[in-house]
Amino acid sequence: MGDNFTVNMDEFLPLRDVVFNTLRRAILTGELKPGERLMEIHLANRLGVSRTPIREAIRKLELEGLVTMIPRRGAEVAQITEKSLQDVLEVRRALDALCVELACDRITSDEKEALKNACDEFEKATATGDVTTIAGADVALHDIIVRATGNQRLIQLINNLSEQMYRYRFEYIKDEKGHDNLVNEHRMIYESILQGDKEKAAEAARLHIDNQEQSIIRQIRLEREQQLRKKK
Amino acid sequence: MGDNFTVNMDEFLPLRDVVFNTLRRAILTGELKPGERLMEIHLANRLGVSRTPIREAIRKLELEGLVTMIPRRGAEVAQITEKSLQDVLEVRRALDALCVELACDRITSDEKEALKNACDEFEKATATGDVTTIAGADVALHDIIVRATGNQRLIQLINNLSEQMYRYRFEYIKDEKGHDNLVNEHRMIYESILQGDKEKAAEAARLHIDNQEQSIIRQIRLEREQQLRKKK
DNA sequence: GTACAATCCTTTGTATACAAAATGCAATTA
DNA sequence: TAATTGCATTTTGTATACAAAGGATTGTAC
Repeated sequence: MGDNFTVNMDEFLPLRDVVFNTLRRAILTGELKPGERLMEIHLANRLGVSRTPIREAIRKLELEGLVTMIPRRGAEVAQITEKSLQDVLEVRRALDALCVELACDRITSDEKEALKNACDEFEKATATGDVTTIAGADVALHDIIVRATGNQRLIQLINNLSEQMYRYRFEYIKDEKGHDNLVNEHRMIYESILQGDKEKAAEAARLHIDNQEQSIIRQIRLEREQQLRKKK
Repeated sequence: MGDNFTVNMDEFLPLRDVVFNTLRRAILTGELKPGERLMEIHLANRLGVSRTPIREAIRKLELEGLVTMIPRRGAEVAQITEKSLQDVLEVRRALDALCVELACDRITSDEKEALKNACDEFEKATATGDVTTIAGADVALHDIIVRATGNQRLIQLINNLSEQMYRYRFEYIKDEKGHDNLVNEHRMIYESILQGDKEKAAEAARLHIDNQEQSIIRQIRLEREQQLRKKK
C-alpha cells in the first residue's frame, strides 16, 4: 500500500476536511481504484481517527461525484465510464470556452505577465520530458486563465470538472506526440487572450479540449480491453 | 415558524438524505434566511433526529454552496450577493446555450411532443396568472429540454445552478410584464429546437437568461435598499 | 455434489457522551 | 462610567456505543 495515503497533520483544519482532502487525493491519483469499497472502520483505523470525520468526508465526496453510495452497503469509488467522461468533457468544453472569453475582457496586466511566464515555463517543462513537471506547469497555466475570469463559481466548477480527469492526466501528457501540439495549443490560447480576440481564444480552447478528449478516450478503451482480457 | 419545515417520513431514505432535502428546501424557499445560523441540537430537536444525520446533511449543503461554515461556530445559510448571482448566471448562460444546442441534435420525437405540450401548458398557465402554476410549468418545460441533452453531468449542474435562484423565481415571474415576453422567449427556444437550428436556439436561450438576470438583479437591489433603510 | 436454510459476522445507520473552543455576561477595578 | 478579566453557558468537534440490515459461511438434506 502506498505511503502517501496518510493524514497531513500540518494542516490546521477540522479532521473531516483533512480526511476529505486525503481521500479525494487518493481517488484522483488512482491510489483508491474505481469500484473499491470505502469501509469506515477500516479507513478510520488507517487514518487514526474515528468514524465520524470519515463519514462526513464521504458525504462530501458523494456530492462531488467521486464516490457512489450503495444503501446499507456504504461507499465505493465511482466508476469512470466512457460516457461519464464524455459528459464531463462536453461541459468542460463549453466552460473552458467561456473562461477564455471572460479572460479576454477581464485579464489585468499583472495577470498577462504571469500568463506569459507560465507559457514559457510550460515550454521549458516539455523540454525536460518529465511528466510530473509538465503536468505541474500545465495546471499553473490553466489556473491563471481560470482565475482571470474573476468568477468564483466558474473557478470552482472548472476545478471540479478537471479533477474528474486527473487520473488520466499523466497518460494524456505522455500520449501527446513530442508535446509540440500541446505547446502550440497553449500558445494559441495565450496569444488570443493577449489580443483580446474572444472568438479565436474560444476556438483554441475548444480545440484543446477536443484533443485531450481524443487522447483520454483512447486511454480508457485500452484500459477496458486490458480488463476484459484479464477476466478471460 | 413555518409548518412545512418538517421531515417527510414517506420517503424511504437514510435520515441524512431526508434532512438534506428538508434543509435544502427550507433554504431555497427562503424559510431559512441568508445569514441564519444552523444549530445542530436545535435542528435535531426540531426534526426529531439526532445530531449525526444533521451534520452529514450540512456537509452536503456546504459542498453545494448553500451554507457556509465558520470554524468552531458552525454553519449558516449562505448569503446571496449581487456578485455571486451574476457569477452563477454567467455560467448558466453558457450552460443553457450548450443545453439547447445539444437538444437540437439529440431530442427524440417523443420529447419533441412533450416539449410542444409543455409549451402550450406554459401558455395556459400564464393565462391563469397564478404564480405557483406558472413556476411549475416553467420548471417542467426547462426540464424537458435539459433532459433531452442526455448528459447526466450537465443535467446535474444546471439543476444545481437553477436552485441558487429559486428564491427569486416568484418575484421574477411576477415582475415580467404580462408574461408575454416569457411566453415568446419560450416559444422562440422551442421552435428553434424543433427546427434543429442550434445558433438560433442558443441565442434565444441566452436572451432568456439575460432577461431573468435583469429582473433578479433589480429585485436584489430593492431588497438591499430595504435592508439598509431598516438598519437606519 | 448441489441446493437450501440457519447462524454468525461484518458493516452501516443512528444516537449519545465527552472534550475543547468560543461567546456572552457579570463582577471588579481603574 | 468604561474597560477588562474571569466564569458560565452554548455549541461545535470527535469518539464511542448500540441496533439493525446484509452478506457470507457452514451445515444439513436431498
